Amino acid sequence: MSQYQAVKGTRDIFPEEAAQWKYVEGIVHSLASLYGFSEIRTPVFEYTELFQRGIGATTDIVGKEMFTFQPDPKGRSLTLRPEMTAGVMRAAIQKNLLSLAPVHKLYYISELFRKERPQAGRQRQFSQFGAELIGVSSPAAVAEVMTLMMQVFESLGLHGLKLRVNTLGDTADRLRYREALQGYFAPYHSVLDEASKERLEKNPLRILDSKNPAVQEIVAGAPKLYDYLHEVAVRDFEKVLFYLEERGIAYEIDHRLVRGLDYYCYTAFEVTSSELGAQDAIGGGGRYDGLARELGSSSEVPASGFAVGMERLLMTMEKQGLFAALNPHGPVVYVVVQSQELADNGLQVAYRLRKAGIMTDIDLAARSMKAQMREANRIRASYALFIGTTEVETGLYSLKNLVTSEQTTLSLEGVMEILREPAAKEFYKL
RNA sequence: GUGAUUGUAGCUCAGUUGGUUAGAGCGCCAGGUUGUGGCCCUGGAGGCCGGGGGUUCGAGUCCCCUCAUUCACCCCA
Repeated sequence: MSQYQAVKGTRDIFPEEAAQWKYVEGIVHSLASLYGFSEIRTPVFEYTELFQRGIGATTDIVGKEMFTFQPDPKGRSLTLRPEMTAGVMRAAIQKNLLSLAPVHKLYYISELFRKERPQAGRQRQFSQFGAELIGVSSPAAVAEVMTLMMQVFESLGLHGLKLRVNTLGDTADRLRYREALQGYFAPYHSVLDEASKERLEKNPLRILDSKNPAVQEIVAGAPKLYDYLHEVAVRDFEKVLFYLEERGIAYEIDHRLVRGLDYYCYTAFEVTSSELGAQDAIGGGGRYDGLARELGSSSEVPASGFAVGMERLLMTMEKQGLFAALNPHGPVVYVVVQSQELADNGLQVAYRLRKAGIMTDIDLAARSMKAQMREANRIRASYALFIGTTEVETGLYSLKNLVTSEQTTLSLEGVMEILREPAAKEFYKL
């Protein structure tokens, strides 16, 4: 038991797992650009007000999950970003991106921080990849970000994911619905749990996805948001569904789907994985036309986007055995010295091989020859190159193929020629 | 923030109603093979039994506190 442990809710990613991350990130980068999105990187912390305004002061994220600190007694309060959208929108407004072009398509893979109690699929530092389509607001735009997200899942080989969609209408729709909801729940006030009562006042829509069975029973008879939508919102939603169907993307309409961040309007969606346990949301998003205004933009900046939890994505992939084919490859050749007197000769040879572009490794711990061979085996080197007194004297080296156990003697130039051959490199990708 | 769970070797875990020098498998190191890996055999290193206090002749084992872990609530990706 070491004295220092990783901070609660954080963890280390070691090489084997890092390879999985690199693989997934690679797919994200290539599909995002396939869809015309460019990468954006924003600061890890922002002024606290940004999140209070952007996400909503009554949300749990802002109310009790932020890592907030004061840089100095006079400084403004700062917060480690708990999500990306507010920061990306802030950057877009600050740079006045929309004056350069009417539409901007941005994506990111970033670390986020939320002060929650850790559990399966939930850490205090976690990462998301996501995309934001800024400048247009249309069913086609929402459908585009949804399609990108679903194609990432598909390309990674994920199966059994469930996409649920809903529409939240516009602000006026929600205001009318909100009143109707409060009216409906008023008689049940004494039956509701504390959390639900609080929601009813601050953010009545959230009561819809309460997990409390007693509350759900009452919710079943509640008025439907869908019935309070104006016609434009209904049309909008139907068009989004049309695009999904046209692209063969399976979905489920869930009128009780309410997202936890205040800035969503019209289409909202969420993807869940049955492999994940309690924290089963792997991704989600929607349209957020009102966010820019909330952040002080002088003009309307309609937008939509999504975010996917990287850890949850990786977890699901692991459960579905999607990393089985991912074979981290070792060096092509491992240089083995007969005795430590020849260590420097070995290092020189290794250097020359590396300069020649051949993946090479060598023991640095003055270990026995047997240990060196074991190491070569452990890291899956395909060849071992022996350096002994004979080799140093004659300049001819013994190269052993560790798979076939064949061994040949040749000059260093000859060795390089063999190791540079595609066949030698290909071996690793098996 | 609330509830439950688990802390014993680098890792995964045994450890009986409290009883003397705390074990296994894997991994690591060395030897068997004085210039050759994987398999096998032999040996070795490695433990404040999470930390503190208490009960007892005696605590890894019982009690209290504390720290950490994990899962769930909550919330969300």
